[in-house]
Amino acid sequence: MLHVAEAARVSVATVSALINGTATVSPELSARIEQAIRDIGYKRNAIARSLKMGTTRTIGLTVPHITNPFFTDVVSVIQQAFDRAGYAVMLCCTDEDLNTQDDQIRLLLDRMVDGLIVARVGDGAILKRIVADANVPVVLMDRLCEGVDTDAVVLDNQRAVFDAMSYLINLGHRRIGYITGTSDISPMHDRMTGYREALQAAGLPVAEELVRSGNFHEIDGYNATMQLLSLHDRPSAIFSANNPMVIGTMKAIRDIGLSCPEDISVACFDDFPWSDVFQPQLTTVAQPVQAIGEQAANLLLDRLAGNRDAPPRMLVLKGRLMIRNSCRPLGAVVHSVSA
Amino acid sequence: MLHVAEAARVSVATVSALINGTATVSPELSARIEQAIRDIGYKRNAIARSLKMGTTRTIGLTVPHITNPFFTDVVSVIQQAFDRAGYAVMLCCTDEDLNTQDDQIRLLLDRMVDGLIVARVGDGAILKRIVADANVPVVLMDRLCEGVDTDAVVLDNQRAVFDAMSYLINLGHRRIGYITGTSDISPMHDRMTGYREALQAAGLPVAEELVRSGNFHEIDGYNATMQLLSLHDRPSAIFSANNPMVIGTMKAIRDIGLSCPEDISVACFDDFPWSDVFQPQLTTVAQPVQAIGEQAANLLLDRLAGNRDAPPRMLVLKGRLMIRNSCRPLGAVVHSVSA
DNA sequence: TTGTACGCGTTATCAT
DNA sequence: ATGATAACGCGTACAA
Repeated sequence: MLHVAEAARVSVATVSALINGTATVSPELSARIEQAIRDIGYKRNAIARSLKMGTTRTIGLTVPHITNPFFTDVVSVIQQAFDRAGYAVMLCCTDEDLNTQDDQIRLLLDRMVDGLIVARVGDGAILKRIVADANVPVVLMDRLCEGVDTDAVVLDNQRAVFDAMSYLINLGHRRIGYITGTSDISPMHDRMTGYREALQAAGLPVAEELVRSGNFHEIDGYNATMQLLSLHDRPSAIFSANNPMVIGTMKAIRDIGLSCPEDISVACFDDFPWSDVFQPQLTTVAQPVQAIGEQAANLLLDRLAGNRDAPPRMLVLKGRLMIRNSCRPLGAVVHSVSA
Repeated sequence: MLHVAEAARVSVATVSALINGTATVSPELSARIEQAIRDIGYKRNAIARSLKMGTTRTIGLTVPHITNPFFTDVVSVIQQAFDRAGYAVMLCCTDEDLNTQDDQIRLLLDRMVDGLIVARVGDGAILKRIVADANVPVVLMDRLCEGVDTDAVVLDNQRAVFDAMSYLINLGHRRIGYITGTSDISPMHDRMTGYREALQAAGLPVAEELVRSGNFHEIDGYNATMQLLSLHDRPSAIFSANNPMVIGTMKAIRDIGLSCPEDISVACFDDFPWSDVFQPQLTTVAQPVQAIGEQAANLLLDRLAGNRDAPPRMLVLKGRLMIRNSCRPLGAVVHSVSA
């Protein structure tokens, strides 16, 4: 900018005034300055500007896994929203690891991000302290965090699973396997509650042997399903509370020589982009990914726009049961090995 | 830092020296400083550091669509690699739009990213100028850019499609529909060449009516497939050169009342994470996403580590034909409506 | 309308 | 070993 000022024979203040429109500059000088800007190929240095202004127009976004289609979609929506608003977004994947998450949030804070959207991982204690120390607005997404009292957008997980389970129960299923995540994050907790309540509401027992947990990955779903299918009195249906794990469930069913939905019904949380093109078409609980992403972005953009003192807002969205053909009425089940 | 220096009754230079280990400071002062750091809760400001050092330890990454599973996976791998190296990554999605891409790259450059990985979009002219002006290392990924002579990692697209087409031809297919992307980016061009050459090598004609183009989205694949299936002498197989578009292909086949592979064979570029769990299991050309991401990251990290003068390096990786059950020998095709 | 001077938080240079 | 100070590039009072 100094070079520009010199080339245009004006002061840097005038150049700045012109660029930011913060004061009116005479046409002659404007022309000279703009010419100089072109000649030099001047580009404003956003880093210097950030240091001076105390704002980076950058936000941080952390999710457990970007390859989980749910997060892929939400990240995409959030990215677009902030792109429109002139913000850059720094993306971090915590891989469900607590230390990684802490490091990444610190990294983002050091870089003076103006705000944070986080789908947290693990215990919230450190996140809580970090958030309290740093003076940036934080929006929690997908997963709440006890003690962190801030904006959040989540799903009514309990209700969503309750509905899905009720659907299975109405189909006649009485022994329904349930695969959950190991870590006690709020969605897993709430979904499990939905599972229990649906069974109880139907007067069915909650058999602990039917509940398995895994670490969110495909292989964990595979192992959990193998255990369920090895049970003496194996379940007639399986509900997976996590999207990647249901792939493992399907593979286990295939490897053990069964087929879905003929031998076993399957439903899961989170929709697939192409759920209705391939067979079986999985019955899923679809989250409103578009709305979740947009609301999270709006919540943060609102704080960024200056609305700092409003009390924390929590948005609870509803899931939608997408009934397809991966679940069969129990009475009509035909074993493929039958003669 | 000034506060820390005051609280510890030393100069800022000493604080800096201690933090960065750039000079030895006496145990007494070290203790005082560390105590002050804890008391104040001091965190180093990465922005100020960047301004001074001229490096942000941040890279920019732009892809057309993060929801395309290919890019999802590659982004994930790249993100992990830079995370390990202590870099943050700013993610941008261009949505196949040229202006968006230019804006985003400028945004990233303004923010002084240390390097750029870009899966480019559209004409390379502006990208070329931007890259030339800015003095940051750039790695091209997936898509080359004429006139931009820089590091790159791409697939041998021509060969990959040639192999896939040869497979279909060996199966007895003679009329093979081909769905490509509209924009003339290098992969689309090379894949089309592979299509043509495979037909020619087999002594088959290249019927222009069998080649349709779309704008990379599902709906475009749907429309293109509808057109292909409306042909008087409709193709017995369809190859989609893009992953999202093949979903449209499958939906069109379903909507028109046909089924795959019984009535029509389908193959496509890019593998799905769960290709082998659902039916039909699509035969695909799988890209080595892990290697692509890692190599792109390594190329850039190498430049970042100081190796600026080495001549541009281009890595060409090989695709792998994943033969599943979505393609049938032509002679054995049985129409599902037959009695 | 335009210019001067200062500060944002760091790091590096050079005295001491 | 430690401290004073300049500089990174920008925005902005304040003065002219």
